[in-house]
Amino acid sequence: MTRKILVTSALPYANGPLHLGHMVEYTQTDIWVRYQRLRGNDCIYVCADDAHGTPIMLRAQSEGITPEKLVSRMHREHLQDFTAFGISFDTYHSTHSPENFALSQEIYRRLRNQEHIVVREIEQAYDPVAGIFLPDRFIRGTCPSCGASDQYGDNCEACGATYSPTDLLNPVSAVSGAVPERRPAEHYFFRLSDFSDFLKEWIHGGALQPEMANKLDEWFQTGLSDWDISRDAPYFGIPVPDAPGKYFYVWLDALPGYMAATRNWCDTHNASFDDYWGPDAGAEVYHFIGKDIIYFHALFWPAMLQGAGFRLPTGIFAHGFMTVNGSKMSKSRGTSITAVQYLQHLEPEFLRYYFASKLNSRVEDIDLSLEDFFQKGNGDLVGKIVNLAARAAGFIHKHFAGQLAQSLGEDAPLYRSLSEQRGKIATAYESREYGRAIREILSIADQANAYVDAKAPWLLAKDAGQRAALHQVCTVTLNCFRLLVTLLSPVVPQLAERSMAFLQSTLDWNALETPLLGHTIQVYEHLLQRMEKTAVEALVQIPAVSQTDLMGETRIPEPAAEPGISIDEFSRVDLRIARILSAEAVEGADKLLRLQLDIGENRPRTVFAGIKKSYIPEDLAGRLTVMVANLSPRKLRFGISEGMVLAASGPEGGPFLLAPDSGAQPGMKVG
RNA sequence: GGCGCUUUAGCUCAGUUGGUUAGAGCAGCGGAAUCAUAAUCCGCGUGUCCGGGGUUCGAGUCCCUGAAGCGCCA
Repeated sequence: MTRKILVTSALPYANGPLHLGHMVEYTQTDIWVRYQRLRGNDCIYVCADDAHGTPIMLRAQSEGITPEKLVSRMHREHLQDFTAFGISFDTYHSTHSPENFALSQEIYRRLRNQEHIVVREIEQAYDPVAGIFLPDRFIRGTCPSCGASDQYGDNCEACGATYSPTDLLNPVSAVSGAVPERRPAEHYFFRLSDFSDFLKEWIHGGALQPEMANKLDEWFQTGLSDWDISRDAPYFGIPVPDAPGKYFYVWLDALPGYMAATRNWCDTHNASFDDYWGPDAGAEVYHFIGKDIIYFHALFWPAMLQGAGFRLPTGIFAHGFMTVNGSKMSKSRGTSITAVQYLQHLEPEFLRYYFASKLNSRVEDIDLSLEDFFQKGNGDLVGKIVNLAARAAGFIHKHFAGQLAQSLGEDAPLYRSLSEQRGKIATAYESREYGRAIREILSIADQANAYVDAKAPWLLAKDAGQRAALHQVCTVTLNCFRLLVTLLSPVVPQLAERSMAFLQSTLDWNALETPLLGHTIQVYEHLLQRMEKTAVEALVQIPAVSQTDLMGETRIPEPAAEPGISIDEFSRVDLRIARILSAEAVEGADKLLRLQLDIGENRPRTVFAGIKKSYIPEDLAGRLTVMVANLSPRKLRFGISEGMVLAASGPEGGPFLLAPDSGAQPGMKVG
């Protein structure tokens, strides 16, 4: 009946410190893993640093060290953070490891032998000075939309626009400052479409949350494209076999990183790798991931495994993102809190408990509300649960030499009814409904506290004739505490350890069946100190000297807080009279028309407009209207939209296109 | 623009397959108690369940349609 289970969390990129957003996932996973172990299942938890790619290569260069040195330092730092937070990996490995070289190349060879790999020539931005091909984010320039300088090649952090690097004004390589050029290069592609039918069925086969399966359906509407899996030297990665100068794109080897970590564990623990990953493996395999990387895990990964003849994951569990006080994490607001910063101020138990209280099995974002966090940690954990031990322990030592009573007397049924509630708590943990588990546990704590109040042991203590009653009440109370801490041990492992030392007991789910009786416990010392308000406030203090941004880290645009706009701001919107040259329906879109607009330029603009329900495409040709001409181009599923036409709409209907009075000519400025 | 998720009390959130007067914690107000880390217990809830339609004897829950927020688009 013992289950054999392999669990993974997503591999953190070896390019920067862990922050609290990362910790949501590792906490969620770790709670599940610890719960499985508590129930006696054979559960291993493996993870690794994701160590390859251009950002790491360049960062190492800028630090004047080898990439190997950089990733080994990051590995050490990450592991330190994980350990401090009580993340109980059985192995924390690296994708830059012999196991992963072997496995990634083996998977590739098998896919190639099955003819799932093709080679094609593509054009890519190239830095002629540094001598490397450039990912979009390593091209900097002036935003074509708002004119902000020094923006990334794929999006502008000043105005939030997205575009392609070729639209950037005055583009330069972030690496050398050179003007990037387009160069052709041969790339290797994985033919994902070979697996369309298989994947279509698999994503609805129960391994995914229903909402994720629904979301993935959209990928099949336009058909799966081939996946570009190679990069050209110089690149810090794993060489593509039989292809000199070619390396695997970082994601290609990150996914096998799960297997490489497993292999590392198996090799050091005398276990069979095939029991976990072989085509007929008996173990269950679960991946915990963020919702943003579902595509890699639910499409590419199963296709790779299927094509290469390995087993498929039993389950893929996606979670949402973390916000702080209702907003995205932000460096300038001080809410981008690293794991290290948190640990400088507070114990990990509080954060683990808080995350648990808010996590469920669905793909929802969770908010770190600092006020709520403060209240739950101090109120629930310390005030209601730990305090139970403190309420009873004093009497046990003062009057009974630290020994519990021999029986729970007439309160035995109470203990039994409370301990029997662990069944539904088990169900909640198993199904990742941690918030529900916490609520149930808290309700036991409430009942236990109400019991103490009703029995008033402090009154019994004043009457020497009530010693037996006092002994019994305190014994029941401490057994409730043992029950609560055991139920909570997957969430707060350090508190659980300290509590067991205090009780001189062990963490054991089945032992809850029988209460601790006639048993000697340690003198009570505080098991968990209340949080100071100032420590919580210190979490979001903006550091006086902000850290240098890490290259690979996503920057977060700051929203403008101004309630109104100035005339200058308005005049930045370039409104033009446009003649609609043609309009046509867009396949696959209910509301969109593709318009070709003449605004006096040498070539027409393509604009997608959501006006299909009000207009017949043929009637629009020749009409004049108004468009926003300097809106940054936006990449849609159907093509690039190079502007926006103005139309009115409201509850009464619409949209209604704006049209100029007669006399206006295409290209005239509006404003 | 498409798709996914979210929207319930001042705040953070529960509300299982549609079924009585929609709940909890915190905050707030009143009281009790003093074992405990100012922790605990009891009492106090008039909410356009985001809006608009619809299905139904009955809708927070199902359907349609909007809005806002977040995210993804290889």
